Amino acid sequence: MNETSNKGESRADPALYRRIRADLEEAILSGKWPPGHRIPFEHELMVRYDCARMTVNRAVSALVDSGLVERRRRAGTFVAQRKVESAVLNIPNLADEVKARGMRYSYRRLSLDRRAAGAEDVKDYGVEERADIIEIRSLHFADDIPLVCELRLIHVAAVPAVADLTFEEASPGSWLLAHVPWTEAQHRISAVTPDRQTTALLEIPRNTACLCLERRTWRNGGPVTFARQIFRGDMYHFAAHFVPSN
Amino acid sequence: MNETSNKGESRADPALYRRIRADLEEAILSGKWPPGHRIPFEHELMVRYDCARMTVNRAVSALVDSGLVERRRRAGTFVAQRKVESAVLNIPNLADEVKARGMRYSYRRLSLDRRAAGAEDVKDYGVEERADIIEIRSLHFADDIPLVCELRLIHVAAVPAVADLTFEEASPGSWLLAHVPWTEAQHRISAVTPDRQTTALLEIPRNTACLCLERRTWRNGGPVTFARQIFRGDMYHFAAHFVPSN
DNA sequence: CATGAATTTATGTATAGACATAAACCTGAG
DNA sequence: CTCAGGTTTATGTCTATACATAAATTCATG
Repeated sequence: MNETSNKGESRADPALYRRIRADLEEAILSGKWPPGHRIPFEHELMVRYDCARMTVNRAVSALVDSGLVERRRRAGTFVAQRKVESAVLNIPNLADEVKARGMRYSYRRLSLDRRAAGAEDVKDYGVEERADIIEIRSLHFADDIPLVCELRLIHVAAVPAVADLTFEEASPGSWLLAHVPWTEAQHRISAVTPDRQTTALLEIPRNTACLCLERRTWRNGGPVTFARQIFRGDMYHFAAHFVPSN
Repeated sequence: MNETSNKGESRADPALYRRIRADLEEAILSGKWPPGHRIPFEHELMVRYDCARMTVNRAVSALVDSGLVERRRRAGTFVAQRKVESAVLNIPNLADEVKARGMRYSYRRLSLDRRAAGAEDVKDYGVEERADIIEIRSLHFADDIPLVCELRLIHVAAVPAVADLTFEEASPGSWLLAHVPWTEAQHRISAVTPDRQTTALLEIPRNTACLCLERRTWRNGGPVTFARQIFRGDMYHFAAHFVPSN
């Protein structure tokens, strides 16, 4: 009756539940089954694929987890409405990013300060009042062209080891990535016209629009670090790729 | 031996496999089990939760799907290494976004053109040479303040129904979202200084840095639409949230 | 005819058992 | 010591069965 039948075959190469899932996914993403459409009952899929309900259920449950379908008891399973579009954005590890483009990466620390967080830090960067913090300003280069100007705050309490580091060779970002896991992160991307000092550092004309990436990370509820990176406007963009569901 | 035991209880309120999954997730995200750590064997979890292997397997399989752990036969299940930081970015559905902030959303179509794609369209927007396209320019408002200036190209071949629409009431974005599923999308976020015409439409000073979101979508390999949205710089940013895995 | 109770049905969860398979481990021949 | 080949083990998949539960439908009753 249909080409997807598994009847009589010894056993499919890929796991059957994967094939069922893929078939359903295909029908949905191709538009054959639009949002709101009721997909076949588990009972019907059992017959079509000649397998047990648990196998069908596993396939459909995976689609539920990925947000492609919704199920209502006694009513059936329905293709989910498209939600707000979601995309996966890769927040760059600068050194890798630059090298991947065949350029030479380098880094220069401008300053390092250890102090207690003041009211301004709380307001501007969301750190905690009076927290013991280290502030690092630095530049990242691609082929010796300044690409990113970075301000970094690190909570010493969250990462005691930073107290002994000068960050003259390794950037705070790469050191933290290798040494401090985070469990939560928030990113904010905006467009800014950098101040005079920043335009000078990046060697760009004043009034050049630049991307600004602010990142806060937490570990087990406690703040770890704040970073503000200003990307040289004419050399950078962020790219995001599709997410079919959710 | 531990507080998570399910022994002797009539039946847990939330599904047991969800609780197992949540427990494992907690241990991983809290840092208790760092990347590379071997989590308990299914056999051990069966004992701990006093359940069948299928139940444990279902929980762990879900973690595999989400990328939090990796499994190796005969060796066990291991917490996955953190990859390059990935974040989930919500590409806004403008109307919803504006309403969610308690503002009134409105929309105005500026122009609509149907023509064959020229060399310039190919270069600037990546559409196909000589393709039959519709070009729409429009503005989106929040409380009557112009928020976004949009340029939209639609391949008529991919969406024949657009030939009959004027887009005077509904924006191309919302109409497409409701009527045309896409299977692939690419987003590009950059910072721009808009041209004179755009600054006039958005009622902002010249030299204001603005976010520019360019989006291309495909359906089964064929291009569907291109959009370039310029966001009023002082009123908008993109926010992205953490992804523990991937 | 309205309304609440009983019934039906599709999904939700769990189980014990079975066999497959990749990879780690062990062992014996050379 | 090395390497081929056998063994063990943890995961990978599937099944048949069971009972729970939410919600749509039907039905009885005032």
